[in-house]
Amino acid sequence: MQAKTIPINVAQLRHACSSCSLSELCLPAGLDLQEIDRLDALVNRKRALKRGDYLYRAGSPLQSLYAVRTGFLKSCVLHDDGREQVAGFHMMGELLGMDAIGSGKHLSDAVALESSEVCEIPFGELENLSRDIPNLQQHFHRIMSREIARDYGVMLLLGSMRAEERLAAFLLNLSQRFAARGYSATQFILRMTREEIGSYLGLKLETVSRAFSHFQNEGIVAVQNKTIEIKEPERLRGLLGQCAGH
Amino acid sequence: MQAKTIPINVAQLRHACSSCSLSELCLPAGLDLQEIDRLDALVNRKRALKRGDYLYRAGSPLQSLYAVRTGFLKSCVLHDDGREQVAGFHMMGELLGMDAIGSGKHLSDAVALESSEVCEIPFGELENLSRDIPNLQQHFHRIMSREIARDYGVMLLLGSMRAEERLAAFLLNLSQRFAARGYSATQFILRMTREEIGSYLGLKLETVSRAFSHFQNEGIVAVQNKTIEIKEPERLRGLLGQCAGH
DNA sequence: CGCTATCTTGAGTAGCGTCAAGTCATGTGG
DNA sequence: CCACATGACTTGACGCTACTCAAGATAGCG
Repeated sequence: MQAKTIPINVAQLRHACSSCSLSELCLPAGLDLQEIDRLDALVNRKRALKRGDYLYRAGSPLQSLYAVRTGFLKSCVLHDDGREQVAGFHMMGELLGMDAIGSGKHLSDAVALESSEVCEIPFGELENLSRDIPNLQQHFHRIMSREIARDYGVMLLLGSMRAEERLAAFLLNLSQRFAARGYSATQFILRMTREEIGSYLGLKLETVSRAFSHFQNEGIVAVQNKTIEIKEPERLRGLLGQCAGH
Repeated sequence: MQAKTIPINVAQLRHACSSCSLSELCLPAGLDLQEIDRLDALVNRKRALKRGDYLYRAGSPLQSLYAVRTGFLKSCVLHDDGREQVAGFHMMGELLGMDAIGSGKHLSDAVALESSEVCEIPFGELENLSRDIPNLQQHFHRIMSREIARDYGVMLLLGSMRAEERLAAFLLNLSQRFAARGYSATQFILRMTREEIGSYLGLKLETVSRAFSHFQNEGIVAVQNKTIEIKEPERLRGLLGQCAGH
């Protein structure tokens, strides 16, 4: 952290991957110092986003992938008719934009849910570099594959879970991801609205709200607006895989 | 079904990618002849599967990716509690197993829905070769990305469509994939049961059956068991994005 | 301090799931 | 070739979950 009160400057936002606390979770995982330096050279700028800013929009051409440094984003898929669905929420260390590689155009919108900072990684150069650095290549493949695996989990959720089960799975997933980043697994702030949660879970916002209230009444979770405290993780976990008649 | 009664012989099943009619859709797309030969050398055997055979199971270690040569397969994700959900149906030219790269273990079962033939591509060697052949690397990335994009589409379907809309989207998707392979876009045979369709679409088999009957009564589709004829593709397309209150 | 977006809660309803009965297709053994 | 068994599909009646519509509470923001 730079001391002093120098006005915010893009150059200031420049941090090397090598000094980034997320390198374990992010693209550089498993690289040696020299390799990280070469990756660093690619990451040509860090973009700062305010709440509501678009990182990219559906239809725009793929230039770069983005790694979340700080903050929280959502990606939304759009129907022809205007309906939209949240396809994922993204927190620090996660990579965005991989859905665009196949067609060369983004298929989703990516929107900041709070002030966020992302590292921009030009995709073509990443491909080139990954040919030189097998560890990078392998890790990139693992990241893409994990996105596929995550999607399979969401399909399972949307296809076979009850409303409260979906919300329980959602909270446990967030909890786990916060814990992996060194934050509390039991207390956190939701950066998205009930409607966005509902969209992600295939539910209406009223249903999400009712499920929260129910968890609260049961003493499983303390909900105060966007602040969540998981009181009884075990009972929350117990909700998974029990409803939904077989 | 093999003619005569010659015992099945792996060598017999060997076909070069270069002579394969699927090379446009499959991994070799965009490679020159010399590059295809090098890819060919990787594909160490073609596996023949009967209906019901597992290509791989959830939990088994990733050895290879598989390209469907002929036939039809499904992949299923399994819940802890035994519930299972069909995550996708796979036809010729499509690549299976990419969900396993992240963890090194398959997260889904892959099962043949009819007699099928797949090409086995050892994943480690594919990674090595793709470092040497930029076209192969890029195409592999595109294939993985398209799987992510497909999954986003399924999420949209499961999260925001009504029952009949889901089935319409499903039929149109199949139609398009058959057409891309030179088959009829309007007449085809479903290789999966109503229950498997329902599992994929997040519906019960009765609901699928009722939706088929409704389409039939409307004259949109002629259904006879597993044989489907799309009579009025336009009306089927018209079903998308109109129900489901906003 | 008031405006607006967000959230909660209630009442009524529709759509899909559940249960159940019956039909049809496929395959097997006598 | 037929009788039978089995699995797959269709259809109906009923119930429950989550959606819809609506009113009111709360929080965030200028």
